[in-house]
Amino acid sequence: MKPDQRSAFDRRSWPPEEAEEALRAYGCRVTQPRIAVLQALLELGGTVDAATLTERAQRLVPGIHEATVYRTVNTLTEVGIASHVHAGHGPSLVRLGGERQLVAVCDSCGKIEDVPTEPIEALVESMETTTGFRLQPGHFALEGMCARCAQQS
Amino acid sequence: MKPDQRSAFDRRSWPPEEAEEALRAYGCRVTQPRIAVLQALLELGGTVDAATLTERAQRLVPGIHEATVYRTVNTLTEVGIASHVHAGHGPSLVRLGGERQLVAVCDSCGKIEDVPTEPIEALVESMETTTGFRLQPGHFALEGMCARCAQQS
DNA sequence: CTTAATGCAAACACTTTGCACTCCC
DNA sequence: GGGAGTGCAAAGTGTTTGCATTAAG
Repeated sequence: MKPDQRSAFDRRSWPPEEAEEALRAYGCRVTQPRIAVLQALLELGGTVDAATLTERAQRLVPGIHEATVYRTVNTLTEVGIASHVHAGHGPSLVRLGGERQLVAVCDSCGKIEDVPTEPIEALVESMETTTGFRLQPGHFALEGMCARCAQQS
Repeated sequence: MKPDQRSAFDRRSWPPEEAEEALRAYGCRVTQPRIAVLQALLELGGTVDAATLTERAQRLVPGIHEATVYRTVNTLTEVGIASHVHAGHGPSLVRLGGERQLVAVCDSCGKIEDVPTEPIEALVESMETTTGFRLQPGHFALEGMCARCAQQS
């Protein structure tokens, strides 16, 4: 699988037809399991872990195997249809669209939230100028306590 | 093991005697393996993964087992002598001192850098006021490309 | 001498991989 | 029909746990 051209990486909406087109343009085959994973991602509509995604995809294509979901997610990521986020301890997360989105995971209850990206821009710039480190903000999850859990403590 | 009182959580320097004192104050025994892990952390002097730490500790106490290192790290964290950081894909990291320190991991070469904490404060406040999410900045690693790798690409 | 802490091995959670079979193009 | 993609099982990481034994206090 070789890169073809950068797909519109920051789209959140990937109508199945366009996603399939993107796969083909990348030289990939459009298979039942891949369609199922795409559809599952659309239905779930957010940032999810592999287990959740597998469960959902299996409703659509019963036989689909966990390993296939992992492989599919990697493929979709390469093609630029999806991206994955490393969340602290737990499993990593997947979502439709690119890496511009920011995710926050609650250490206490595990809740996954999409959060606005603007506030981190200053940090990105600051780190780039002071240390030369080029932060990829969408590639890792922010951790802490969600509003609800923070209130309880 | 019950909390006694909050140890000076943000110290980086933990002379062995003081660390042992802190352990005792917490109701923990001061054992050879624990001394070895503490000493190894001191010698390594930064933010390290369990494998590195184990290897180093084994030089001091040859028989020391990996599982013991994990348990010791957890104990030291509870006591407030050490803290751990979740780094994206790889293993989690440990260091002497508290969670106020920020760590950046290069996705490309794996380099672990301590970075200044001030720039993230604005993000913490911004997230707290806009979404209620209380970020714990020292608890996860920032990811991206280190200066060297960023230059090469 | 009491019981926390260790060593060991086994289990654990998450992810990847080798291989034979399938089914997309 | 040829090869990318799949299912399956097995291995690979990183970390935790149960249990008999050791050693700190």
